[in-house]
Amino acid sequence: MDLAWFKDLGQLSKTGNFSQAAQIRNISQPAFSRRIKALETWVGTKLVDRTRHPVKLTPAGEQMLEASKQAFERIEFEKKQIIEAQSLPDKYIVTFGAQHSIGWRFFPAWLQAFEDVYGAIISTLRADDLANCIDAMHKHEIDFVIAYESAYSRNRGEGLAREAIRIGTDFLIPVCKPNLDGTPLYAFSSSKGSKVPWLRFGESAPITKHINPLIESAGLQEKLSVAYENSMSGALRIRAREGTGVAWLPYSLIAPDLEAGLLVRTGNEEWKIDLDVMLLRDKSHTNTVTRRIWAFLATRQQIPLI
Amino acid sequence: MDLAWFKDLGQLSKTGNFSQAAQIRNISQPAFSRRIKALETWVGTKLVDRTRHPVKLTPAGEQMLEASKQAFERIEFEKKQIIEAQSLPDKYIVTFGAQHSIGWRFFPAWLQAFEDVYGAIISTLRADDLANCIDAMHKHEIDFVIAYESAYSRNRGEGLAREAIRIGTDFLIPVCKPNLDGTPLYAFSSSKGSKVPWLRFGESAPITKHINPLIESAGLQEKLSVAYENSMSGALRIRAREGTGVAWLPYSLIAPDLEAGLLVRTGNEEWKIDLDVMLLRDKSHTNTVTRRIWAFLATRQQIPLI
DNA sequence: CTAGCATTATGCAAAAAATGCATAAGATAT
DNA sequence: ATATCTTATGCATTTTTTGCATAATGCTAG
Repeated sequence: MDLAWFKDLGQLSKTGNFSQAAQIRNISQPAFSRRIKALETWVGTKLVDRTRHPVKLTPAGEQMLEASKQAFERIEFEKKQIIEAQSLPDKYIVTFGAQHSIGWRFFPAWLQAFEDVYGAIISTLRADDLANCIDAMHKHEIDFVIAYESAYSRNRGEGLAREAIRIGTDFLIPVCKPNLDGTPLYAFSSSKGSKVPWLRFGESAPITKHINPLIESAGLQEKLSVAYENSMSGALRIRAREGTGVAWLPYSLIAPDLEAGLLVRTGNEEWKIDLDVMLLRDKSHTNTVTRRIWAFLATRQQIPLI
Repeated sequence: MDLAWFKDLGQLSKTGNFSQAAQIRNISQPAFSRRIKALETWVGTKLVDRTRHPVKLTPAGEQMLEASKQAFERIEFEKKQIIEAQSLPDKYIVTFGAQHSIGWRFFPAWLQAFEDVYGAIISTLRADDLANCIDAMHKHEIDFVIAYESAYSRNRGEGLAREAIRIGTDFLIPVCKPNLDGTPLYAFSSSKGSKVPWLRFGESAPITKHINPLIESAGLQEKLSVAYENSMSGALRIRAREGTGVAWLPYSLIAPDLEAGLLVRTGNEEWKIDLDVMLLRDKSHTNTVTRRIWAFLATRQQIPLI
């Protein structure tokens, strides 16, 4: 069965004349005749009354024509819907995955900045472990993962179809409560035997992977004693402000506290850990919307955050 | 466009394998590949995700397949009617009018069930807007109109010679994709600030008239954010199965998905919208055939659908 | 990471189908 | 009845589709 057959029938119904209908349909009259015949054979009945001029559709012909119009309308409608959905991708929900720490602070600000220059998108955020996020990405449950990277720990996939671009930077610095004169409550220089209390991220916290290498390479184990442990940066921040100890915290998180004098930087200038905020995607799972976003971000390198 | 293309697509969807599907369709694998490609070119989109084995239809592919099934069912139905009418000449042709959504889904099944108990009738279906259908009925162009009714929206005429009997029931329930443990992906209970993505019927869709009153009376606007909008229930169903959000869909449409665990009910038990499928007639326009049908249906109240 | 297996895509010649031309057959009107 | 218009048919040609062989690609197990 061929759509063309029904288009022919429709034209024939309009013109009432094989030759003219054939001309309009851009085929020869014999070919046109044969197509109508093919349709009649397929349906199993005469659809055209040729005994009269101009020829007229039989009741059966009228019914089939009507039905075919409805049927192909249905298909055409769906076709249009699909094409529209593709050209108006704004309806697609882009799913981001991120560790709690990023999702909590970086993501909202970044999304705001991104939408300001790119335009609004419909998005949701799934906050979870980094490992879970990446897993979900490879299961195609989420489109992008936002993760920290440092010189010590890269998230690049091992042969997996994973790509990354940097969408922001941050750094971890050791901070603590200031004395009244603004000097750090815990200055490493003054430590002979006594160790400095350390507010540490839990072993399970992803950020630990970035901090531990520094602690080891700088031999800081000798100078620190764990005073508190929590995997949420917010909790460490509160303890640091209270003066419980020293914590390596993301600058983006504590910038307000530094300005307000609630926290000060301590320790050595070199004990700073540069972090890149990376957007990861699974190359094998893209669509118009996510490709556009990716291309946009890849060409801009970085969007300044407010 | 060729019917064979869609049959191929349907087979491919079933087997998930080009070679096997080709074999079943009695054609070589290269030819099969090219036919699928031809269909994709015609629609203008990739319809099959070949990156995975077994291959799967893309959402667009699913949508097109669904539409094609409905469309060709319509044509086959008409074909059958015509052949039957030929063997029983001079019979009155009963004309039904229905909205597209009913015409595509409910009507064929209902007519089948009706004919099983009543005996074969010769009929045609005119699919159109509800308003147009009713208009046509009062113009005596069609004998019966089939329409949805809910507590929120009755089609009873205002002083017009219009009667109605219920010939079926259905209900709309909110559904979404299940988690691995079978719980709803989007459970309203867990939402404090975050809104649940809503797959909504377009404003123009007739079914919206039944859903909107519930949304308003239950204050659901606060809990829902529109994630996708389409006037075809099939499109919403696909999105729901993908996990894009929550949709209110007719039970008759999604019963198979619920059984297969592709969708689960979510939200409150009370957020269910009962629909009656009503047969309407114009009292001033009857004849022997239509009066008999009416009397038959009126005394039976309801014919169970398969 | 690679070899081996399975699946899909492509080049090309052969087969099938549709088309156009010329013309026959049929219908209409004067 | 015949001139004229319209549709159907035979046949060579063109276009399309198909199958075969094979290349490219994807998946899996060692």
